[in-house]
Amino acid sequence: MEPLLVDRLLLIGELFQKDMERAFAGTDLTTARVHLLWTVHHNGPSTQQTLARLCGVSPRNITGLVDALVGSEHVRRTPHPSDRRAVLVELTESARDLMARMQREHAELNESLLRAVAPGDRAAVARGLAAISSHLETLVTDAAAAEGSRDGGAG
Amino acid sequence: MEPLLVDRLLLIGELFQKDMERAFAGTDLTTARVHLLWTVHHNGPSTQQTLARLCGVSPRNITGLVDALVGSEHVRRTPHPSDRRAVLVELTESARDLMARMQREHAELNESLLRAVAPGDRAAVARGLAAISSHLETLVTDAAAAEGSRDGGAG
DNA sequence: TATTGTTATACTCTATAACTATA
DNA sequence: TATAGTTATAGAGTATAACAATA
Repeated sequence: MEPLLVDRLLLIGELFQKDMERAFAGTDLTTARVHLLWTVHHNGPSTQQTLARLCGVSPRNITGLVDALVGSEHVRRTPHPSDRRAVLVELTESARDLMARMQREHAELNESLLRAVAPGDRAAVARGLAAISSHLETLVTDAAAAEGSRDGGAG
Repeated sequence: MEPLLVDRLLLIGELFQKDMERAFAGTDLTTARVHLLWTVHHNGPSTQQTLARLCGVSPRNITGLVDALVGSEHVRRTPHPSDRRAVLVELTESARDLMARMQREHAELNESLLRAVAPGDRAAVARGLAAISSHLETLVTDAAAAEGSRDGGAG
């Protein structure tokens, strides 16, 4: 029997995760730390509060991740120019190189996956995944809102 | 600009993950524990060694997960009929109900995602995802093998 | 009074290594 | 000698709450 669509997608997610872990095994980097680096790479020097929002984790957690990345010389904390409470987290030169390389490999992976799909199916796959992710986003948002209203009051 | 295919897939993976966490927030269950329950649900009563292999984690880790699931009355440890060193981990009645419900919801989610895709695109999406997951599996396996040979010797 | 980041504390997932009981 | 599971130990990710410095 054909696997369900949803099982294919779950498997693909696991494979991405596994590949990421393998790629950084034996280094100071972990999935969470790379996620933070990637976020700084795409948003430029940011305060830890901003990074907490962008990464979807607590500010306290960002402190720990940044501590580790300072230790491994992937980021620096620099003073915020106008707010003495805050710091800006920025990539070091070597981390900038690393992120540039990662972005290149990311694009290559995309090409490689695209080539694996039959040419005649590519447009449909792109449309289908767009529809699926947008539908999923709605489902997750609605479920969260339903829980919120149950917690908050007028259920 | 259109997001890359690979970014769509990563987003979908994150949404699944987030939905899972939300669904079990406020209960004793976590992603790792549900994964174990799901594995027992699909493989029947199993030894911890078997579960370690199926879940891809260390036997020690299974001990901890099973401890927690015994505490929350989702599983029982029962003696292995022929090997006194081993135990069989089996679901309690309530966990069986829970897994049956999860399986139903899983199928419903699949239907719902399928309905989100234009009817004319569905076959192409199914083919495309099959191709992508199989291609990814090859990539991950090859990368792991390359690392293995680097570690092991005749690179 | 609100915000930024940190210290304090705690829980979960994960791993390896040493050990016990059994095979 | 090998295998199943546990104890011991450790590190990483995560969270909340209390606190300092600053806004």
